[in-house]
Amino acid sequence: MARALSTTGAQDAGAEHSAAAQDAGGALYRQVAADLREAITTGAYGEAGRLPAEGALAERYGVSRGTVRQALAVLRADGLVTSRRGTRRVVLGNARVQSFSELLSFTHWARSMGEEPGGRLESLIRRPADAAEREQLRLEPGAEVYVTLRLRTLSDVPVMVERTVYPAHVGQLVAQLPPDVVSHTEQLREHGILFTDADHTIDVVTANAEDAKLLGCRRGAPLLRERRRTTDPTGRPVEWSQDRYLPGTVAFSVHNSLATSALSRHARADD
Amino acid sequence: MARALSTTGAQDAGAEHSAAAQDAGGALYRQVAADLREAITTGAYGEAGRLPAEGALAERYGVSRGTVRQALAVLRADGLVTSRRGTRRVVLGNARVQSFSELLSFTHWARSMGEEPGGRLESLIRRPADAAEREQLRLEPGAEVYVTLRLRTLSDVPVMVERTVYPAHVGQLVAQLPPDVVSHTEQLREHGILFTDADHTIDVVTANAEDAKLLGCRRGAPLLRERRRTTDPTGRPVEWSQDRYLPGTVAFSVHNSLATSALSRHARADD
DNA sequence: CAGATCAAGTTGGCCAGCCAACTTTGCTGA
DNA sequence: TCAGCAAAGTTGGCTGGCCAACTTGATCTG
Repeated sequence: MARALSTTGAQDAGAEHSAAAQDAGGALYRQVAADLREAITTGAYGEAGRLPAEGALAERYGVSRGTVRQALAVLRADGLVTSRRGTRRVVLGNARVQSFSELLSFTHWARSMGEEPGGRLESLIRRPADAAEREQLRLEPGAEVYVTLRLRTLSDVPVMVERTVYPAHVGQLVAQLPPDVVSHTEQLREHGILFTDADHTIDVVTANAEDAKLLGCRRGAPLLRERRRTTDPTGRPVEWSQDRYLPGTVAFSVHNSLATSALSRHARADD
Repeated sequence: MARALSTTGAQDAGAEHSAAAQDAGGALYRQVAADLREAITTGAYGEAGRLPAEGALAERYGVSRGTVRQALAVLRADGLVTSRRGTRRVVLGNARVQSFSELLSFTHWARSMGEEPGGRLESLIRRPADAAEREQLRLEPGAEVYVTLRLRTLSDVPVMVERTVYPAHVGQLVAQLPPDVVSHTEQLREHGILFTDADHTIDVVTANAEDAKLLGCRRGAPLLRERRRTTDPTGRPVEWSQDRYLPGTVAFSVHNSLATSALSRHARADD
């Protein structure tokens, strides 16, 4: 992000925070968003400080007001700033949140915390999909799926049991991976399988015999469960996964607002 | 949403679904979004069907392409459709999701499911805020808070224990409410306290003696915990709440994508 | 027949401008 | 002194236009 200006007075706080955000994305609005995010998280505008006006930012970055608004929409969606008519935007929090890849990939998440992720493939089988799996992965009757069971560790400590169902075209690739490969997600990306959208459901379940054995907990012990269905850019489901975490190892965090939201609370009818 | 047109061929699927979406919001793009959402959730475009082109929608609704794009951005954020350059948008799922108010207000959520929400105020005290509370609610040292403890029920069955901390200016209002009022949120809105942004963290905890007594479970039994900090339009915190649900009564659901996301997974350092 | 090429269709991105709605501030006048 | 009002500042919303990047399907070519 190239831009240089006066830097006089509190108004101009975020004037030189282009360090970490040089090539945050090809699109201008992403670069602006990254630069502003950097400024906000480093506290350049203060705890509940006010951002410069859209027009001022447009001039500073040498872009149109529309582009600035696009950038600010990103920050608003992430819960970094408020936004209401008539007054400047206000800094809400200094959250981090890279988020999408962190949520999708255990490996990516672990590394972003500086932990050492591990994974041991317990089993991988191929079999016809049952009704629920066909529903989730949008498969034809008789279609086959690949089912993996993996124990995930942080610094060699068991943390999570992962049961994933892949449709055939993805499962074929997974089956060819070495059993000790840490990140399936990254390997699949290399082979052209992209993850772009995911639906998550979070609740509590009790450990079954298999969970207990792998995680080293009692049978019946509570586990935090995350179920996830992931789709590629074309909208085709590529993964249906159920992760069970030992309590105390993770928490899920989400921001929502009247402006943008995609979170909801369900009754537990389904299973 | 007023618009009437040809209705010939599959292309024109969503041509007459203006029923539930007439006055979805003053803004045009919200009306368009509501109309399209209605069409999608009723299956007018099929399971993985393709939406009409932006230009076609613009003509159909009599608005500019920019407005249509704004509407589609809403649907994309909700995970209803994909969106990539070069090809029509594809229907992802037929999820419901009104979401924000449902997540914020137990009462609103319960009613949207057709259940009868109840609430019993167990205690309400006023005391100086501790360090954590000052941090969360951004209060000055020495500031006072109001703390409520409520047992929440669905059709008279205990479901959740809610512990909420309010800053003084909100707590004063809460303290004046009758102890049997069901929805604090709605009452506060009447008094001009608006909830617009919220940060949620979801994990598992074990029931303490108080939880066990109120919910009728064993001490040490697992509970699904949601912690929530809510702010008003100006960015001022108005509520910090900790809800503990009996397992099997709720699940939290979230959509995220490379395009828009606000969800992340944390290590459990804090408490 | 398979592969490469091309053209049309579609979304992403950016710009410039305009007005409405709302907030804040400062001034005016009782 | 205080209430009311006016003006300036700011974001929300919408339009119209332009080009680039990408996808898809048809066509051409070896």
